[in-house]
Amino acid sequence: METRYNHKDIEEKWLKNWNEQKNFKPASDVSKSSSEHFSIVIPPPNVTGALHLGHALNNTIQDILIRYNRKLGKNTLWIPGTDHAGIATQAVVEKRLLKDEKKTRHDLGREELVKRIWDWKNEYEARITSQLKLLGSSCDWDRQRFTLDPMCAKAVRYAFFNLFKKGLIFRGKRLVNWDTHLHTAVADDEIYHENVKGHFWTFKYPLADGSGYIPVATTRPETILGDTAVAVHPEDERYKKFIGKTLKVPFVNREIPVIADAILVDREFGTGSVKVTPAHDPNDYATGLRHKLPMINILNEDGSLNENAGEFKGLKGEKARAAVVEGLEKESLLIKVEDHEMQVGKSDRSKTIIEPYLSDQWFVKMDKLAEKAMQAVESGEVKFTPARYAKNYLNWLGEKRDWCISRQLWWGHQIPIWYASSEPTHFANRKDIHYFKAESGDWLVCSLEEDLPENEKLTRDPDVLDTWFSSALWPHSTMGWPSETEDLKNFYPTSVLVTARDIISLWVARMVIFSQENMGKIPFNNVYINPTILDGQGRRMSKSLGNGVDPLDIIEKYGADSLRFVMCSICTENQEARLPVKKEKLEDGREINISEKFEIGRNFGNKLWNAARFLQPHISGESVNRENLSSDNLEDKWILSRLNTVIKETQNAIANYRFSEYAATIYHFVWDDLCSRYLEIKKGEISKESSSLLSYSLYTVLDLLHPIMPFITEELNDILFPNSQRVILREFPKANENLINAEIEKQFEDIFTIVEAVRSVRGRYSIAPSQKITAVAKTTVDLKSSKSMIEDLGLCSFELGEKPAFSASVVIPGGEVFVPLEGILNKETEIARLKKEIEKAESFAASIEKKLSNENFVKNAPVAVIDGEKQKLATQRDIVEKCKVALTELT
RNA sequence: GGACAAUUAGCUCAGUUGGUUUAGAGCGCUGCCUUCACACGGCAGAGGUCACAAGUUCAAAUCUUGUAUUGUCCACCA
Repeated sequence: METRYNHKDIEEKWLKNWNEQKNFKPASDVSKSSSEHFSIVIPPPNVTGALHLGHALNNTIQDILIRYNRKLGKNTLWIPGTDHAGIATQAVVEKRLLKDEKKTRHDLGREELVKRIWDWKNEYEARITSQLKLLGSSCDWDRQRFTLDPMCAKAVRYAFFNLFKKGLIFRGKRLVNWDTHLHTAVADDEIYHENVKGHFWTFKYPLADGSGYIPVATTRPETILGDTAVAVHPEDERYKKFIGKTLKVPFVNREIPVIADAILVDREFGTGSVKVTPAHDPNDYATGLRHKLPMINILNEDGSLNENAGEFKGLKGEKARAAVVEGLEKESLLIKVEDHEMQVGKSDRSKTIIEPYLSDQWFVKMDKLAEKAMQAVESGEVKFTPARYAKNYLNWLGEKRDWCISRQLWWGHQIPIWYASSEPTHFANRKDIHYFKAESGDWLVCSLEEDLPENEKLTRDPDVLDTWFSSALWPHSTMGWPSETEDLKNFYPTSVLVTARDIISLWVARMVIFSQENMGKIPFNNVYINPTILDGQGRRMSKSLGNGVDPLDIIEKYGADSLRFVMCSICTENQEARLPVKKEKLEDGREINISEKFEIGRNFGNKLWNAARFLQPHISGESVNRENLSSDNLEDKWILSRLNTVIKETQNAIANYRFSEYAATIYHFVWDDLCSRYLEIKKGEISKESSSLLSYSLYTVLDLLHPIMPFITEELNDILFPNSQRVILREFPKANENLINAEIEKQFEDIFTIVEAVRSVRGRYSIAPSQKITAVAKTTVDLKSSKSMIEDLGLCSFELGEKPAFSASVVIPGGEVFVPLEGILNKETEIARLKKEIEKAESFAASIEKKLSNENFVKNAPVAVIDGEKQKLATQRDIVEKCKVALTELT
């Protein structure tokens, strides 16, 4: 074995091996197994780009759960896949098209553009898959899905058809967030808000009879052209008299009423009067509905003003605004202009300003569906970890907003709806076709499977569905729904969903809804929300900030196991994980981002590697003895107690999704207990018995650690225990409670304090390890067979006895340790140290005395606590006493 | 504006139901050691009034309230 663990070849070797042995496939595929199932569907990464560190974290956690449950003997399935990510993917491809070829999608046409996006998808899906594999993800790659593949497409058609038939999908004119650049509606959550410095224009709204005006203020003067009312507060003395009167809209000369509306109008704000543009503002839209106002659309799809804008037709954005302001000025209607800071919504995808826009869209009616999905969480059927995220889910669903599912895009599932101008009676007897007459007079025809032929009577809706529509079906569409498949029988519902908190509403909630609707069951019992990874300054990692860390760089530099170990370690309740990012120049000239955090994982792997390397010659060829583990040696009983405690703690941690605790428990056991203590004790003379316990401990550690660090554990197992079953499949250790013994652990710790006392003297005087020293202890602790252990670890010759002359002393519980240092002992050093020790112990003792002299404490506190305090006090007094004696001897 | 969180050593973070912790780990720092598994290592050590204020309690890093700062999600003002 090499002195350092070299991950590169080893990772490749085991990926190949596991794959060849079909270890990632569920047991039921390989043999007839009827054991309990454990299944996960991957949150499908978007094919927009390669995976980042957040994905690495998300998938590490999933793989840990999968590998752990596989080792528990469950019939385990992890379904991988990717998401077409509608707008996002089309946007990146269109952007590249414009950059490379100076073409827009209209130059290419729908068919050609979609073909280009498929090419992009194929490239990135391959990259994503390769990244997941290199991470060690034990997915069943034969079941890989894509949200646009035929299996998922069928599920989408069935889901849509069913909802349509039930009347839960409807088409309507709604105010949507319109992306004027991409010419599509976007969801509320695809918008971000930016503070911009704008203006607040106050102008005169003239009465139709010419008898005066109402002053109205606005940040968007161009929308005057679409006004259909002006609202005032019903109890506003200034404007009460105008209610019911008629105003004339400047430029277009339309007559509109003055209405009273206490919801829209805040008397204190601005002029206390509000112009109402129902077609271009959400609040105004609501007002329009309340007052049955006409809704006049003044925009074209590209955001330019349309024919309803009269003389301003064709103008767009800032130009339109400037022209309208100029017009107001010309007609002497402008009163004043103020600076005004406001927020504008921008599209995530195109980064352009979103216009509220009235258009025909498809919606899912949410009220009843949301209600049921809320119940699933309220009843505890679906459990969130950490629990507080349930609130997030419930709040959002509680709004029960109808979900706009149509997108004016080309990349996605085209809506299976055809418009007919007259009743399509020839479909009347078809079970797979459902139609009805819409408010608009059109007949809406939905076809379950077949794409209907288009002609002059029948045209297909060109829109596609919101990406989240197909994502919402993911847990059952990937298993073959609506067909009654074996997978659905064997693996549905899934066991846990591991995802990020920012898509709880977008995705998690909708999966629950659609699963309840389609399957009549919840999609998963548990939702684990994994932390968000931030850089050292607490910012999200992103391309534009240049602070993103590529998981492949980390895998190359530190190894997949190191990456995984650190990912596991940062999964705490905190839910935010900062990784200080550092630039590094590689030999080939590439500059990459890394984080020194990953050294922890690499160093840990190396530590384990070397422990195994040391042990290897002693145990080669022997099989592990897992029976007859009893021993009379204190240290042997101790390591068995520790090992079994760790098994218990590990299982506990995983069961409660406490991943950082899981990693820390094993790290501490391997490094401190196994290597620094047990191995150091045993290394002097490795007998048959001790090597068997050592190898047993290591063997068990490989199992415990395998879910986090699969590669190195499998490799070490192959080296040390070539005749055993591979770690990936063999049974996870079970704790033997009989071997857990707190008394033994305490005894061992007591003896170890003697070792540490000797070492601290050595440290205090900087005595090189090569220089032999003697240690003498006066103690009540039973030392029995531990003399040689103290001598080995303390690098001293050790005996019991009274204090020799010229010795440094250390007080330990129940005694004192002396190290004679004639010629080396420095009085000042000793005196200073003793004084410090006394001071510390005295102040501690004082605080305990204070506590114990408090009547209420003695009266109310449990006996055990009081006894504990008394014990502590006695210890501190003992320290003071002994140190004082030592001090007098020195002075 | 609403909701949810965070604030503990120079840095990144643990600390599960208040009492075995006048607070732990890793990195960094100081001293000693290339000792026959590991310098990606060993041993010893320095370093914190647990953001601030009030309260509850015999007892608070831990519970309550308030303040400050930071972050996330949701909703948004003509």
